[in-house]
Amino acid sequence: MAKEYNFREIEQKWHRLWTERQTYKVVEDESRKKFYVLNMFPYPSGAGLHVGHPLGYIASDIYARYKRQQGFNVLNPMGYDAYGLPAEQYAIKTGQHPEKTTFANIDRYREQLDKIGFSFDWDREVRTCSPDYYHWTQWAFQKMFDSYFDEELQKAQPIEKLIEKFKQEGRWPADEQAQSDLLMNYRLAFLGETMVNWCPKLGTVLANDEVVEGVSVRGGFPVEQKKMRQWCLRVSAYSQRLLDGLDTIDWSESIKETQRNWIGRSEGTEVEIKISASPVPSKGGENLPAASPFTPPLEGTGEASFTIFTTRADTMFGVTFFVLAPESELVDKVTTPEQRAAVDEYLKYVKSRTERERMIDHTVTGVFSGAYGINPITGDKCPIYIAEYVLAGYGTGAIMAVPAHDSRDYAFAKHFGLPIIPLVEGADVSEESYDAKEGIVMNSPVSPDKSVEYDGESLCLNGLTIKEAIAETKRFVEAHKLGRIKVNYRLRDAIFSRQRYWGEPFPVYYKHGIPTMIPEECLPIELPQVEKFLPTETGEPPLGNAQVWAWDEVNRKIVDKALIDEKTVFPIELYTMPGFAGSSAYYLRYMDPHNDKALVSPEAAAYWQNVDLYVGGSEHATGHLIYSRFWNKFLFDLGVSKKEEPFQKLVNQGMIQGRSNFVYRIKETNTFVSLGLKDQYDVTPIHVDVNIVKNDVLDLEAFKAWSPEYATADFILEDGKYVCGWAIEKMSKSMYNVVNPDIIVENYGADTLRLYEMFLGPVEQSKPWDTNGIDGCFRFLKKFWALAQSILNQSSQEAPTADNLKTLHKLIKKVTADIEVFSYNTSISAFMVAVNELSQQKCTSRSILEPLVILIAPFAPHIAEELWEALGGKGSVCDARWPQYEEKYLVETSVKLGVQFNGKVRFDMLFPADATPEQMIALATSAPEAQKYLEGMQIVKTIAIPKRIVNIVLKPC
RNA sequence: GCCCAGAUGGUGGAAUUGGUAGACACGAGGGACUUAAAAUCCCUUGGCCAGUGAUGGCCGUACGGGUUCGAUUCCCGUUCCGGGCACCA
Repeated sequence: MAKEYNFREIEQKWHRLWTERQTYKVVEDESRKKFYVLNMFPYPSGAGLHVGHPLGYIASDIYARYKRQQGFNVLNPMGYDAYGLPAEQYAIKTGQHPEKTTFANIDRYREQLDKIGFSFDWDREVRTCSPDYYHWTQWAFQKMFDSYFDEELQKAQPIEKLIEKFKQEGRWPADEQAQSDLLMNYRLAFLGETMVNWCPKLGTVLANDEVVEGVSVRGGFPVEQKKMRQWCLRVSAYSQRLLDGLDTIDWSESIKETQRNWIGRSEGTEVEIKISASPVPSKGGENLPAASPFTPPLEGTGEASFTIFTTRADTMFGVTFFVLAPESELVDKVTTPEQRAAVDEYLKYVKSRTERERMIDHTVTGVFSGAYGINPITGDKCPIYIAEYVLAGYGTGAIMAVPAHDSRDYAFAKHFGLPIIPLVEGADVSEESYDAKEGIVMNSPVSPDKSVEYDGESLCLNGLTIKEAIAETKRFVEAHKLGRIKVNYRLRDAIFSRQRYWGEPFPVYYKHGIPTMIPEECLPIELPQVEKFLPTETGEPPLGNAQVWAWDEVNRKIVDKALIDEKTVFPIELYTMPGFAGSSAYYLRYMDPHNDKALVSPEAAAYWQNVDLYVGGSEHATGHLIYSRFWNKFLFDLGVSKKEEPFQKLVNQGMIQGRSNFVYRIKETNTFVSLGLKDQYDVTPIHVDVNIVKNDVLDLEAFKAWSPEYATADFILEDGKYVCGWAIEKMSKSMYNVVNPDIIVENYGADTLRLYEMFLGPVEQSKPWDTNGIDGCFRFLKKFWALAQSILNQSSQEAPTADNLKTLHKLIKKVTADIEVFSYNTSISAFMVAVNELSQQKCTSRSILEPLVILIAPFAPHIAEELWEALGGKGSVCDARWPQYEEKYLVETSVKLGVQFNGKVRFDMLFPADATPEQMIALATSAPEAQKYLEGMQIVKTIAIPKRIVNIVLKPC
C-alpha cells in the first residue's frame, strides 16, 4: 500500500535532521568555486512575516540550492537589520525597550523562517544591533573620517597625505581648531553645518531618500529645512564612480536608470560674470529696470564677479537677465542700497515658505538686486534678480536666464516684462519657450558687433545645430578663459546622524570642542542603557540621558588605555548613526562573521569576493543600494573589499499584493447583499477578512462570529451563496487581506508554499496573492509523491522506456534553462507536465525517479530529501549532482509541421526529422492535400523554416 | 514636464525572441465514484457564426497605421496603468 503524502511528518523530520547534520554549514574551500547568494536582510518588524516577505528568500534559496547541486560552494546567509527608526517606533508604540522588542521580533522571524526550509547557514547570522557587529560599522566610520577623496586618483586616501600636502603648500595652520576646520572640508565622514531635513515629529534629521514630497517616508510627517551641525558622508565624491560602476553590473535597466537619475550627472559650462553698476540696454532691453547709482561692493576687491552654471552654453546670446538663489552668499554683496529694503523683504518671504510649499507652488516670485551682470560673449549688461526658483544647492546657485529656451526663465521674463530673444530657427516663442535641444541656431550673434572679440576671435554659432553650438561655445569659453567645463551631480552628501536612541553610537568625543575619534582599541563603543529613549521635538539626543555612559564609562575606557589625561573629562557624541549605517557592509561581514580582529579577514574576502546574486526590493534603489555601493567603494579603496561593486547581479522581486474581499452592507441596515445583486441597493462596501472567505464565497457563520457588530447580520444571497467582491490592494492589516505563511505551511506544507509563491508569476513582477490557487501546487506534489511511491513499490525494476527518457530529458533541459533566468513559474509548469506524462506512461523506473528528485530539490527540498532517502541516495539531496540532459533522447524521428499556403496553415504533415528545406518543399507540394491549393496557381516563393513550418506563396497563373 | 517599464481569456500567467496565440494553474460548467462529504479521476472552457454530428468558417494579444509570405514579438503614432526624477538651469 502506497504511503500518503504526509508533509507535516516529512518537513518536521528534515528540519530536525538538517540541524543535526549541519547540512547548510558553509566553510571556505579553495578547491571549489564559490557562489555568493544574498537577500536583503529584513527589519524584524512587530507584525511578523506575511506571505509576501519570503518571496525573495524562496527565489534565492532555489538558486542557491541549484548552484550547490551544480558543485559550487554556496554562501547563502541571513541576518537582521535591527537598528533604526522602524524598530524604535515599534518599541515606542508598544511601550517597551527597543532591545526587548527587537529580540522578540527576531525570534518570531526566525521561527517563521525555519518553517519554510531555507538553506541558510545560521552560524553566520549577523545582527546590526549587536556590539561585535557594529564594532565594524564604527570602525568604517572612523576610517572615513581619516580619509579624503583624491580627485586625481579618484579614490580615497589617508588624510595624512593631505596634511602633508597642505604643509608643503604652506597652508597648514598652527591652531588645532583651524586644522580641524580645514580637514573637515575633505574628510569622507565629516561634521558639516548644512541644511538638513528636520522632522520634528520624528525628532530627527533624515537623509534625502527618507523624504518624499516634503514628508517623511516613515510616518508621513512634515519635514522642514533647518541648518544643523551634523555628521555627513561625502557620498558625492564618488558620484562618477557610482555612475560608471552601473555599466559593469548586471542589474535591471530600470533600477540603473533610477540610480542615474539620483546621481544626476549633468555636463555643463561655468561662466564668469562680471558685475557692473549701470546697465547698457541690450537689444530689445528697453524694459530694463532703471539704472541705480551705486558702487558695486565687490569692485576693487578683485571679486567683482560671480559664476553661473549652464548646460546650454549655446544660448549665451539669448541671455536677458541673471538670477541668484535667495540663499546665495552673493545676494548680500550684489544688492544696492536702493534695493536693500525690497530684497530684505523678499528674503523674509522666502524664509517663511516651507520646502513643501516651494515644491508645490510654482508662482513666479523674485526681486531685482540693483546690480547688472556683463555677458562676456555679447558684452551686454543684464539685470541680476533674486528668485526662489533658483536653488542654492545645485550648480553655483546662480544662473543665466534664457527665457526663449527655458520655460522657467520664460515665466519669469513674462512676469517681469523682460526681453525674450529667440535663438532657434523656426521656434515660436510668443506663447511658450522652446526647450527642446533640437534645431538650427540663429541670432547668435544678431550682428557681428554683438559678439565680443577675444584674442582676435569672436564667437558665431549661426547655422550650427544646438549640439554643435554647445560644443563650440564650450571650446570658446575654455580657450579664452571665460569659464570652464564643469560636471555637476545632483547626488548630495548623506546626512549621517540621527537624534535617536536605537542606533550605533558614534565613536567620537569632543576634545576641547574638536571632534576626535575614540581610539580604535576602545571599539566598540556600546550603546548605553537608558531609561528615557524617546526622541524630543527639539532635537535633544536621547543619549544625553545616559549620564553614566557619557561621562564615565567611555572616558574610563580611554583612560585605561592611558590615552588621555585622567583628570580631563570629555563630552561624547550623543547622536547615533542612521539605519543605513549597519546595512551598508553587512554582506562583507557574512564572509567572516566571528572575526574580532577585522571586519573581514583578507583570506575570506579574497575567497568570497562579492555577492554574485543579490535579491531584494526595488524600493531601496536610491537608499541602501547607493549607500552600500558607496561604502563598498570606500572599503575597496582601503583594500578591505576585493571588488569595486558589491552586488554583481541584482534581482528585484516584486511585491506580493493582497487580494481583499468585500461584503456589501445596505446603508443604514445590518443586511448584506451578495455581489451580483448589490447594484439594486444603496450599499457600502466593507473589507472582510479573507480568511473567512473561500473562492469569494463568504462563510456566513464565521462572518457573524468575526465581530459582535455582525452577529445579527442578515444576508441577501444569490444561488444560496453570499458572493464577495474583491480588489487588489497592498497587503495590510487594515484591509484584512494579510495571509500568514504559518497557516499555509500548516495546511499545505512548506514545499507547497514554496512552489506556489514561485508559480504565481515571474519573480520580478508584483502580483496578488490568492490562496485559492494553491490547490494546484498541492495536487502536483501529491501526484509527484504518488508517482514516486508507485515506482518505489515496484518489486522488479524495468529499464526506462524511450518515452520516459524523452519526458525526463525535456524536463532537465527546460528546468535548467529556466532556473538560470529565474523563470521559476515556467519550470514548475514543466514539472507538472512531466509528472502527468510519466504517470500516464506508467513509468516504473527508478533511474527516472532519481534525477526527478534532484531536479525538484531546490523547489521542494523536504519531499526531495524524503524520496532521496527512500531511493537510498547518499547524504543530502542538496549535494546530489544536477543532471545533464542528453540531446539524443530528444531527437525526433519525424516532425509534424504545418504546411501553409499564402501564409495560412492548411494542413499538417509529417516529415523526416533530417529533411532539408528543399526536400520539405518538394514533399509538401507533392502531397495529395496540396493539390487543391495548387490548382490554377503558380508558386511564387517557398519558405521552409526547419522545425517550424513550410510556407508556399501562390498567385493565380 | 523628462526618463524607464508595461498592456495577452472570468483570474494568475505561457509562447523556443518573427513561425499553428492562450502552455501550466485557478475559477466555472458537465460527468464518474460515494448513503453523503472530503479526496480522486474524466470531459468542456477566448469570442462569434454555421451544422443533428464529426467538423468547418470568421474575428481575436489596449487602439490606429506600417514592414513582412507570416507580427503578441520589429517600426511609427495614440490611449491607459505602473515606477523613477523634477523650478537641477
